[in-house]
Amino acid sequence: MGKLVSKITDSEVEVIRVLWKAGYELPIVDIRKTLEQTSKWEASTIKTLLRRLCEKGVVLATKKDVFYYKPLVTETEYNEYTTQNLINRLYSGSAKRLVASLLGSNKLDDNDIEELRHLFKVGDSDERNS
Amino acid sequence: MGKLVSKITDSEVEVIRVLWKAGYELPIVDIRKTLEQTSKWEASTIKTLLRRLCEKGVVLATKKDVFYYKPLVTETEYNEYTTQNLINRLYSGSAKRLVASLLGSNKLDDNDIEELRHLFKVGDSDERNS
DNA sequence: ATATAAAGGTTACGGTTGTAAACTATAAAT
DNA sequence: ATTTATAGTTTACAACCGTAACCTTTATAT
Repeated sequence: MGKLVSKITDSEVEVIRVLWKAGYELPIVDIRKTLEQTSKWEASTIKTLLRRLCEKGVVLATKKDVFYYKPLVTETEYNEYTTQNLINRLYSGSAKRLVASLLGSNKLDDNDIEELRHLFKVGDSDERNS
Repeated sequence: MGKLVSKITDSEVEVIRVLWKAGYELPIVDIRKTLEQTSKWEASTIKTLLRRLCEKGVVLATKKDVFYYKPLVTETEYNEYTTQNLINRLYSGSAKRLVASLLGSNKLDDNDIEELRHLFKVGDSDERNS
């Protein structure tokens, strides 16, 4: 994946997101139906975006009577890649700094913090010493 | 700020970053000297990027013998805005989810977690009860 | 005085992105 | 049979981005 993921544009993400949500490959008609509830795109626009996603190697079109489209990158992969990218660009590659910044700007309220504290314990190999 | 911040492109950020680091307004010669150590841009490229930053309203050029360039958006504002943007797009607007995801993908090691735990206590109005 | 360099302004140019029309082939509906 | 709708393919086109040249004016060095 690597570089490729980063090149998915905003419009393209909206399209591949439909595929991610579905969880299985979809024909264009389903993609259209889903998108027409959240966007005002013409059918041709959706077709263009799907084509570009395929060209970028992040979606695969398989012909069976009609084409079925399947993502080759998972939503998690995309999210983690994009997030890491932000961390590198804005926080010198340090996820810790990002979290510290979220605290500093009050993006995490007391409830969030309480819940995260628990999460911090769960994954911590050192938990029995605390 | 708002929308404007989001429109700063990658190349433009490299330029405004010089201004942020300096902490005071700079003439183009200083910007050039700084950038020529980290980029291979021609002087004209830097001029174009500065012009676009001014057009976007995030940098102000003040004439005094020669132009001095000053950022109208702070680095922190830019970082927070960009981060919030990512949180909205990928984590349904929940900073907590972002942090949880960082934990899940092991972007935070034991040391990070230990330090963050302390930070979590400091800002917590509930600290005396723990 | 003259060449050199830099500042400021204008223009350029290929690539990407957002958005879509146009055309062709085919299937479905009347 | 003819209209209608959809899939698939090709082409378009303006805005934006990365990168830069070119031109004019002015200051500096020789």
